Amino acid sequence: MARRSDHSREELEELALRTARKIVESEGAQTLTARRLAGDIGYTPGTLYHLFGSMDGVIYRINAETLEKIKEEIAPLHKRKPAQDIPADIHKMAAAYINFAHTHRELWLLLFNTQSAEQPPAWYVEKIEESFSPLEEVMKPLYKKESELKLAARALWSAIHGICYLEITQKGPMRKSRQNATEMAKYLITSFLNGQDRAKA
Amino acid sequence: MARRSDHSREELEELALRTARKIVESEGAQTLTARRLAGDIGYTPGTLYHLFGSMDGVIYRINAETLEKIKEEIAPLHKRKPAQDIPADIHKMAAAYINFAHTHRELWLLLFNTQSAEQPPAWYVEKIEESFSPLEEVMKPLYKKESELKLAARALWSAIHGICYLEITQKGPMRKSRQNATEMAKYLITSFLNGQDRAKA
DNA sequence: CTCAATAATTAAACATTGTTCAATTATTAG
DNA sequence: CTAATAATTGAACAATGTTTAATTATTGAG
Repeated sequence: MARRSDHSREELEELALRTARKIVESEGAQTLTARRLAGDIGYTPGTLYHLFGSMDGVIYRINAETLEKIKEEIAPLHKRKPAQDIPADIHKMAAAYINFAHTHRELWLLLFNTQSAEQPPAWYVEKIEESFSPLEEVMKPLYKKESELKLAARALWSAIHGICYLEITQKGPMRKSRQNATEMAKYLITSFLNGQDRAKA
Repeated sequence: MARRSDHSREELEELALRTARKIVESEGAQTLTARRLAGDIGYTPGTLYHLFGSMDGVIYRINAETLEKIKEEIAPLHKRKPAQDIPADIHKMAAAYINFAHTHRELWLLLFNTQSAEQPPAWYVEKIEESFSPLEEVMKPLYKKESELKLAARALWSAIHGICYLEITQKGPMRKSRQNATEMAKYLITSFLNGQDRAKA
């Protein structure tokens, strides 16, 4: 029997999540099972249920970390100085997002390509909202009305995400290299921003 | 024992697929299991494996039908006469797509929100490609180069899909009514097309 | 018509899965 | 030291997709 004094509850949770992330990264989401994860940390499935309530609970925690990582990669691409090249920043963010999806393919798939029986907990929905904020921040100077900013930022980000998703899952009509998603995003963003300017002029 | 002479192989496949579709539509993808489907058509799981090879095989067949339906709803929205209002047609198509996703929610989720162990068969990949063709058709007059047409059409369609996907799965930052996805798509398309015109001028 | 060959269908079994829970073991408090 | 408490386990459940040998139905040849 694993001794409780080996780790505090927090340490044990961290150990479990770290190990779970490793399993997903190296062997894909399918291999993340209760018995496998429990075995890898030297405990039994019951302990995971004690800590996380369910396997979906584990997955939501991993996904929250992934959302955090994505945000961390994207947020710093916007230098706060005024008079910046906003389109350039947006292009950078989109490229970074697509790049993240490719370099952390399995984690990204766990985030967007799995279905859970449980409703997402409130703190998780919050995390999702936050992950969209960097783009909104960058685009802020382009809009007078808060409502239009929100609409524009979310539409654009969803669009970039859609391009990325269909490429990675192969559920869309693009079977070639990663060049395509980045290229498509670039094209979309350029046209979109052009159109925005024009509507304002 | 179900008697083979009750249906020809084709009839039996059709019966199975029709029943499977009904199960998904009314109770969601989770309830489409081998035993359930077999029971509903008066056979046993083994027969399904005889017909479709695997449960993924069944799902690919249903999804192919769904892709067909989507195409049928979208394709006729483009009247072939010249001097048409192309942007209007694109808006109609996007709205129809999002509407389909809502009115056939479960089938649409089966198509885009499930993960299969098997690689999609060639005929299925073909179906995916085809489903994108109507938009490409409409946008054709806007581009001289075939390559740019393909890039633009796929980027735009993926974008619309992304907006739709994040709304329906609630994996993006939109928790309100269906109005949002349609509204976002409208906004995106308008800006995108504006930007395209401008780049050409 | 008979009966062997063939094809479809079934029943039962397997290996996995997530999950629950009473029993067991370790830790803490008094 | 002992009683209360908390963590951990092991075993069990129900359900899943899938395989396969045995069974049943159909067909075709003599």
